[in-house]
Amino acid sequence: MQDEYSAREIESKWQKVWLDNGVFQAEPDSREKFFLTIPYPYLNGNLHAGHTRTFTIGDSVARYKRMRGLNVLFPMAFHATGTPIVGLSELIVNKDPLIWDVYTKLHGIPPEILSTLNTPQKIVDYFRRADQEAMQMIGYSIDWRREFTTTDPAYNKFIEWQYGILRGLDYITKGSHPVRWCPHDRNPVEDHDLLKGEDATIMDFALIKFKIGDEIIPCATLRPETVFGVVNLWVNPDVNYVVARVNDETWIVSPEAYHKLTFTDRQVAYGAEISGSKLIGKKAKNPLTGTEVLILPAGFVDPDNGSGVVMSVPAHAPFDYLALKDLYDKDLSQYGITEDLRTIKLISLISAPGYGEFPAIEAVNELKVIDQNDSKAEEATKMVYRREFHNGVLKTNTGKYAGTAVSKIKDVLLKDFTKGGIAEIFYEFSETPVICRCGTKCVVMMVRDQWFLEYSDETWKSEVLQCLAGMRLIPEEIRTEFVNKIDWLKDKACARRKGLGTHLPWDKKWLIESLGDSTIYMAYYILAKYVNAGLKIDKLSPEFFEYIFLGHGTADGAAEATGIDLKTVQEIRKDFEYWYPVDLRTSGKDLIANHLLFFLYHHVAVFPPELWPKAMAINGFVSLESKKMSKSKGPLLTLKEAVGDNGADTTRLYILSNAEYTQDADWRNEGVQAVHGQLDRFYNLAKETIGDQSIDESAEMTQIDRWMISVLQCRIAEATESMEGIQTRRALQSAFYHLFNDLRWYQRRGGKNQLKKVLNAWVRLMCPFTPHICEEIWFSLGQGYASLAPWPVADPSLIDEQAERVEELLVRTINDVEEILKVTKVAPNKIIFYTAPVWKVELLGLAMEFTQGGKLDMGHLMKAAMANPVISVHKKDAPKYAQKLAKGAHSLRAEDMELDEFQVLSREKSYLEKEFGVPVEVHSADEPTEDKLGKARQAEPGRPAIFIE
RNA sequence: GCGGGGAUAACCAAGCCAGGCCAACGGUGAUAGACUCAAGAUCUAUUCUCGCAGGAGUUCAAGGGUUCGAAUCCCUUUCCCCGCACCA
Repeated sequence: MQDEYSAREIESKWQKVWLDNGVFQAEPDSREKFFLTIPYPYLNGNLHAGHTRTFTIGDSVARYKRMRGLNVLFPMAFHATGTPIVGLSELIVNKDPLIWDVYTKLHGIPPEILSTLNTPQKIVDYFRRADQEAMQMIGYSIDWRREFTTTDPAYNKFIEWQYGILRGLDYITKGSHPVRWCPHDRNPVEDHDLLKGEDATIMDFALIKFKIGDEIIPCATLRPETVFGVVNLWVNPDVNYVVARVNDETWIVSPEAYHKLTFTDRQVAYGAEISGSKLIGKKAKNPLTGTEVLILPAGFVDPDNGSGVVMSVPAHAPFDYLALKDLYDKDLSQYGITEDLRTIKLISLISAPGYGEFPAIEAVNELKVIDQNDSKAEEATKMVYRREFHNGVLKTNTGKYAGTAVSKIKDVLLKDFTKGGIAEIFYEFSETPVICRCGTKCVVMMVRDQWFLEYSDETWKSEVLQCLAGMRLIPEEIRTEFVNKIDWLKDKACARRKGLGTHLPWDKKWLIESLGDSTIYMAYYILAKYVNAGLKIDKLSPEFFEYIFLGHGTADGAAEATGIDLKTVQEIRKDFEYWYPVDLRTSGKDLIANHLLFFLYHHVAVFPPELWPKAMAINGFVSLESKKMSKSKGPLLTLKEAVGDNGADTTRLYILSNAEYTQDADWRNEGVQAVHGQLDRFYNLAKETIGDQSIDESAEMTQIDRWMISVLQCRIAEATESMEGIQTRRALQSAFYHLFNDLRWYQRRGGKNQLKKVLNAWVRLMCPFTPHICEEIWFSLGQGYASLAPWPVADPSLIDEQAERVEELLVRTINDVEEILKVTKVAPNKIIFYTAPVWKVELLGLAMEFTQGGKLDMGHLMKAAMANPVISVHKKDAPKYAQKLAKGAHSLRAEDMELDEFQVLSREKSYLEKEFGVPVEVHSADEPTEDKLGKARQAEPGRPAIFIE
C-alpha cells in the first residue's frame, strides 16, 4: 500500500489489471447466473452525470451479485440509429456556431478533433471510443467482449429477424398519423427544431359538417357534445373565406384552414373566394339534429384556429353567449337579418352540479364579464369547461348519450360522428404559432402509408400487463405508473425516411425507428461475443436466429443455412439458454413511458413467458448545484470530467450515496470534496490497521471487542438487505458511514485487536461501491481480487446483545453527565454514580408484566408491589416510582432490567475517569453510603443517578 | 388538463407502508475544545428555543380530523418535479 491515497494511480492500476486479466468476462458455468443490463447510451455526445448515476447503480449491483457468488453478465453496447447523429454531422460540417459551442465547451471536445467529425460514421466511431474509455476510467465491471453498435451489419440482421416476427404476428400495420411539419423543410420537426411553440401538442378537433344547401360549412370544436346545443354559427365578417373542393364535397373554410387542409390526407382543390359578410344571414343545417340555424357575425372568431367557423352554444360557452348578447340591439339589416335575435332560445344539454340551466350566463354574471372582448371571457370559459368536464352529465335532449359523463363522451362521439358522416377529425396545434428554426410556420401533416407497431392491440397489451405483474419493480411505487402508461399507449409509427438504422425487410425505403430497434437487443449480447471474435455474418439468416434464440428448428439446420460450424451454433444456443432472461434492467425514470414499455412489448411478442424480463429498477436524474442539467444549453458535467477531477471511487461513492430510487440527486462540488476526504480517512485507517504490529488477534475478546464484532454483524445485515433492494444510499449508510462511526467508538473505548477482522469485512462491503481503493487495500490484506471475494455474511451467533447494552448504558450515562456539565457550567472535581436499587428493578419488572397482560394501572401495580417484600420495605418511595412507570407504560424498556449496572460501571470506572479527567466513584443505591443532595434516590434502572462535585 | 411522484431542522437527506424508545439516522456547512511550533489531517462536543442537575417548550408545507398518543393514518388547500410520444 502506498503511503498517501492517490486515487489516480490506484485506479488506473486496477483498471488495467482487471482488463488485462479478463476479470469480468463471464462464461456459463455451474453457478446460478445473473444477467444485468442498462440501456446503452446514444452516441451523440459524451456520457454525463445522469448516465453516471444509472450506470454506477448497475455496476454496483453487478459487483454485489458477483461477490454473492452469482455468475454475473454485465455487458454494454452503443446506440447510433436514428436522426440526431446525422443531423449533428451536418451541423458540424456547416460549422453551426451553437453546436460548435456546445461540443467544444460542454462536451469538452477539442476543436481540431470536432472538425474532423464530419460524417455520421466518424461521430459514431469517436463517441463509441470515448464512452468506452469513460466507462473504463470509472471502473465498470463490464464484459467488453460483447460490445457492439446498433449500426453494425450483424445487428441489422438481428433487427430484420425481429421485425419479421412482429410482422408475422400481425403487430405491424399501415396507416396515417399526424406530425408536426415544416412546409419549407418538408420534414417533421422535433422540439429542438423549433423557434417557437415547443409546448404545442396536437389536438383532435371535430369538424362538424353544417350544410348550406349542398355546401358544407364545417365548424371546428373540441367539445363535439355541444352540437346538440347549437343555436347559430359564427363567422368573421372581415375574413374572406375559401370555397374549396375537399374530397367529393364543397367546403367553406378560412384561407388558413384551407392551407392546413392541404397537408391532411384529403384531396383538396381551391375553388373561389367568398367574403364572410356574404355568409352572414344565411341558414345552415345542423347535420345531427336537422335544425336550421342562422349564421351571425363575430369578431372573436380566429381564422387561424380550426376551420374559421364556429358553432354557437350560448348555454354553455361564455363567448357565444356574450357575442349573441352583443348583437341583440345591433342593426343587422346590412346582412339581411331582420328578425329579433332575442327570440333565439338557448339550448341546455349538460347538467353539472353547482350550475343551473345556463352555466355560461352564470359564469358571465359571476365574473362580471362585460362583452366578448373582455379578457375575463377566457377565464369564464375555462371555469365552465372545467366544471362541466369533470362533473357534467349529458341531458335527455342528447338522446342515446343521455346520462353519459362529459369526460367520457368525446371519443365516443368522434367515432359515431365520423362513422355517420356528420363530422371529420381535424388536427390542430394546442397553441399557435409553431415556428420552425427556418422561420416557417409549421402545420400538422398527415403522414400517409406509415408503418405502425400496433401497441394498442388488446391481446398484446394484456400479455404485457401479465408480464409486468410477474416482474419485480424497484421501487414498487412505480408499478401504477407503468400500468397507466401501458393503458395509454397507442399505435406507434415505427419507420422513418431519414437517419441511421436498419431497413424494413419488406419495404426497403423505410428505416426502422430507433426506439423500436432497441427492445430485445439484450439477447444480442450473447451473439455479439461471437461476432466480435470473427463469426461470419453475411449469411445470418432468420433460421439461425430462430434456432439460437427460440430453439426452433435444429442446430444442423441453422448450421447448414449459414455455413457456420455446428459446434459454434450449439455453443451460442447453449450460452443463450444459460444467460436469458434478463434478470434486471436498471434505467433512468425518463425511459418508463417509452423504451421500457417497448422493451416489455417486444419481449412478450418474441419470446415465451419463461424468457420475459424478471425485474426493472428505476432511478432519478442528476442536477448540478441544484440546476437542471442540459445537454444542449448547459450546465453539463461529463463522466470524464467528474472522474478526472475527483477520481473514480469518489465519484461513485458520491453519486451512490446522494439519493435513492426515483429521487433526483444533486451534484454539488462541496459534497464531492467531502466524500473524497472520507475515502482518504478510510484509506488511512486501513493503512494504519494493516501496519499496526501491536494488534493481537489471538487475544481474549474483551467487552468492547465483542461489541464491535456484534455491531459489525448488524451492519453487514443492513447493507445486504439494502443491496437486495437496490438501495445504494441505505447500503452505504450502513456499510460506510455507520461502520465508520462504530470504529471511532471502538477505538475511543480502547478497542484494537479486532481491527483487522473488521477491516477484512469492511473492504469487501465497500468493494461494489469503491472497487479500486478496496482492491488496493485487499491486496495488502490477503490474496485474490476484492472484486471476486465473497460478500460478508452476518453471523447471528456473534451478535452479543449484552455487550451492546453495556455500551448503550455507557453512552447514555456519558451524555447525561455532559448535559449536566453544560447546563451547570461547573468544572467537576469528582463524579459519583449511583445505580438503581434492586426494589426499583423489581417494580419495573412488575410493571412490564402488567403492561403485557393488558392494562397497567396504579392500583394493581401498588397492590402487587406491596405483596413483594423487596419492594414493600420502601413503601415510602415506591408509589412515586410506580406512578412514573404507570404514566410511561408505553415506553418501558425490558432491557433496563437485564443489566447489572453496578458491575458494568464499576468495571468501566477507569474508562469513565479517562473520559472526564476526574476521579469517579460508583455506588449502588442499595448500599448505604453518603447520598449527596439525595441524588441516589433518583437512580432508576437504565439511568444511574449522577452527582458531580 | 390527464397521469405519476414529492414538500422534514442552515443545506442535502432518512423516517411515513406496519402510529408510541422521534427534537427526529447519516452527511455537509458552522462554532468551540484537544493534538500541533503552525497549518492541514484526526479526535471530541455543540448546532429549533429556553434552562446553573440530566429538564421544559415549540417543530416535520398549511389547515382540519381520528387516537390515550401522529412527521407517520384520513380529509381539504397551496406549492414543486417528471411524463403526455413518433424524439433519443
